[in-house]
Amino acid sequence: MKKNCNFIEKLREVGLRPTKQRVKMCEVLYNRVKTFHFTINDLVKMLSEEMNQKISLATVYNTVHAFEKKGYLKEISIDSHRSYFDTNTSVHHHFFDEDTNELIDCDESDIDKINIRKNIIGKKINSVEVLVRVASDNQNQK
Amino acid sequence: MKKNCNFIEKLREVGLRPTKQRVKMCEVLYNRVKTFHFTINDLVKMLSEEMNQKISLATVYNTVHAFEKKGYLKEISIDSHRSYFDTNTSVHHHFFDEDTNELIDCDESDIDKINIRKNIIGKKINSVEVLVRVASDNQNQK
DNA sequence: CAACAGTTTAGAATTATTATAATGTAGATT
DNA sequence: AATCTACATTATAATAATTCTAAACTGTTG
Repeated sequence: MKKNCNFIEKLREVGLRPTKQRVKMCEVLYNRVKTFHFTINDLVKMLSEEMNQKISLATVYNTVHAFEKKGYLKEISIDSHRSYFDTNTSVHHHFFDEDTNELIDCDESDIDKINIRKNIIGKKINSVEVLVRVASDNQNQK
Repeated sequence: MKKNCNFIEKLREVGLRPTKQRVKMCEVLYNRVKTFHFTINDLVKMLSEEMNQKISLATVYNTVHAFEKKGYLKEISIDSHRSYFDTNTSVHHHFFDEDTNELIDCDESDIDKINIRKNIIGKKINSVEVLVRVASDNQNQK
């Protein structure tokens, strides 16, 4: 359970100071078996539950953005009201359950390789990501 | 140029009253050869330039959302800061140019059919959309 | 362990969006 | 065409989300 040394090193590696807030956030986000998705709101709740002292909202924003910039987190935007962060930072696809607002990772095998025929001159492709929106079968449409 | 009658009818068809603001918005959005993408901000600017009288911000929001709900517009969310509306409401794919913040529609032929292998029990697929992020070839990465 | 640079913090400021309540207007009714 | 009614528009206020600020604090370096 004391993998904090790893986090301290990891943070150093990307040039972020291992302050106690950042280490705590690493624990909350990465000390788990599976990667997962969260909103800023979710994270604030999780942190304030797990910590004895309170953490400032500004710090959560700053730290999440620092993590994102350094490639520790990836933003997945569903619509203007729903923006998630993903601890799985690889390029990968998602299902979005419109009933439960749940974002679900796809494995490599879930979606065949996407073949892009179009080529925009002078531009290179940075990423190709698919969002599959699903909803309950009975209560038709959204 | 006087296709307004069409707009009035179209609005009536989906149960929206053809008020002058709505008709004006239809003109600005749909009186063009190609479909296009815009933010609320873009639209407010376009409208205030094209109209003699000013239009309330609240009206723009209400009307855009009314159009979206009725299937006249489609929202495309790039990240938490960039949300576009698309006058092309069919399910289709996009390129996003990270240099210019420009959203570009894909034709059917640009991307091969996506094959989804995963099946979520009790859920049906509502849409499958691909976002291809591109950026300048020389100035590497973002 | 002193000094510095980067970090956290609370609260203020900013921005984007939505709600409110008064006024206006489209479309139906006469 | 005058009137009526329900829905729209408007300016403004309210709310929500995010960022800024400046002071206090804390890792890190030497």
